[in-house]
Amino acid sequence: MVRGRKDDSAKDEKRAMWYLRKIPLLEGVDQARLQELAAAVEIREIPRRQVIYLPGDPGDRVFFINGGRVKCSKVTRDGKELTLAYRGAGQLFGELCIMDGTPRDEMAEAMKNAIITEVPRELFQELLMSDNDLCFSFACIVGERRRQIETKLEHLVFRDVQAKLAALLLELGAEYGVECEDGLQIGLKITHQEMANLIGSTRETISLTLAQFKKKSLLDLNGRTVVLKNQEGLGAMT
Amino acid sequence: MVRGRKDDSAKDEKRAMWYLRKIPLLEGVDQARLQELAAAVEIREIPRRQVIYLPGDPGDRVFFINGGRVKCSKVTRDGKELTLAYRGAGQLFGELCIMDGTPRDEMAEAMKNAIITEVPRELFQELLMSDNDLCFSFACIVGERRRQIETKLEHLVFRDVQAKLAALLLELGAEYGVECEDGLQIGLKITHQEMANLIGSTRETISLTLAQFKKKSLLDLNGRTVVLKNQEGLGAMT
DNA sequence: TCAAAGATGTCACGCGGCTCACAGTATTGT
DNA sequence: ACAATACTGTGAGCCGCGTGACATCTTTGA
Repeated sequence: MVRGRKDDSAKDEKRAMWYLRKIPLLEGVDQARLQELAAAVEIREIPRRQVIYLPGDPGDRVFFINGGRVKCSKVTRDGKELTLAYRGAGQLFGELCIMDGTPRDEMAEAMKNAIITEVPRELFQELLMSDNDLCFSFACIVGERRRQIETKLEHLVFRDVQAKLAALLLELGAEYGVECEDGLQIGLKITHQEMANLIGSTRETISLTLAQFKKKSLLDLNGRTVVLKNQEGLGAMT
Repeated sequence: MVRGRKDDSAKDEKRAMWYLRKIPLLEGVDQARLQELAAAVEIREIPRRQVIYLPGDPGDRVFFINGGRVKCSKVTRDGKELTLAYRGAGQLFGELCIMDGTPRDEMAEAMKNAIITEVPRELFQELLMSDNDLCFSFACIVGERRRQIETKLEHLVFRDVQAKLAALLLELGAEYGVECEDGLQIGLKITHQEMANLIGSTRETISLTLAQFKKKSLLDLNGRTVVLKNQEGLGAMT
């Protein structure tokens, strides 16, 4: 038994090391420190749709994504959802607990099967305090995300649904788009409901607005995938 | 002439030192480094209502507030405004330029006569890179503000005007409130338009909603100041 | 393979709150 | 002290979009 556990943890540590090395943020970190980290982290595989944490859960760790995609969103009691961001491989999430370890105030959920590395908050904090470059990079990530949220806030308040959806489609195109003969195809399985959550609207309105866009030849709806045909036109609505 | 300028800059440096020492964030910073900073900063007095920077302005410095109050907000071409936050004495603003020095995407404006210390971006960045504790504190401030923005975003999307205004009043009460016989008086000169900008609504709707609150005895409007009479009641609307 | 669950299309209805408009009141600067 | 400027109160009208309600159509998993 003891042998077994030792072997496992040694193996896990090696695997953890492998994963941590692939996180851009941790690139410059000292090998010895990374080793320490690897010994303390937990690796988890999260199936699609599974919740990773909910509002109120303890903010006692930060997460790195080794594979898959994670959605961070605000949720209300009655099931309404506002998506803050998607996070992909190499990125981190749940990082705001670093400041004080207060409970989560958002939800994190796997969008597809995901592999994540959980780092205890205190350990990550120590790491930040011991590596000035890392700490600065961390601050930059937090700041960059804040800027994105501020932009989102502006859009939500000032723009109508058409403008918000057009902007979203262009964003998704830039992030997940693949060129094809008719234009830029959004290579991301995304439902109307998800789009609605991203721009603070409703499923029905998204259906309608997408149909309007199609009528104006701004895009095509081949079954369940969106192809942007006229990005200038969409940009003009923004 | 030269004597004059020398004297001035020596005096300014001393004044800058005096001001910088009063900034909580800089408390733990090494004296020598602070001295360096003091030599390079610029102190400015900004009259009420004057704009400090606009979207598109270079993001080449960060600002510390030594006195007065500064409003940071998103603005549109046609004059609509969404206030992100008020910043007071001892706080910093314009700090997101640290990451990359890209142009501002918000407006900063003095709400009352203000004294601010301007620190060149590069210098502040060097300071952060040379002081790990400071860098961590800085990250925490950026993160804390991000959390506030995320909460604001949630409110803007999910809540109606009544709920948002009630929440705002409680917030203002907590921040600027002074106890008086009838309840908690908001000790901050604020117009209906400003409230509207804070919660993404309009002046007219604020007038109306405040009147409704008054009718329900949730608050009193003594001329131009708001007194919260029933904070539980207001909290219940949130 | 087939039922159950999930996603989309569409439409009628209603309402919260924004717009516009104007009158009255308070502040401010000189 | 008194214009000039800024702020508040109120109401009518309108409209974007959320709500609710179904009828397909697609995907999924046992």
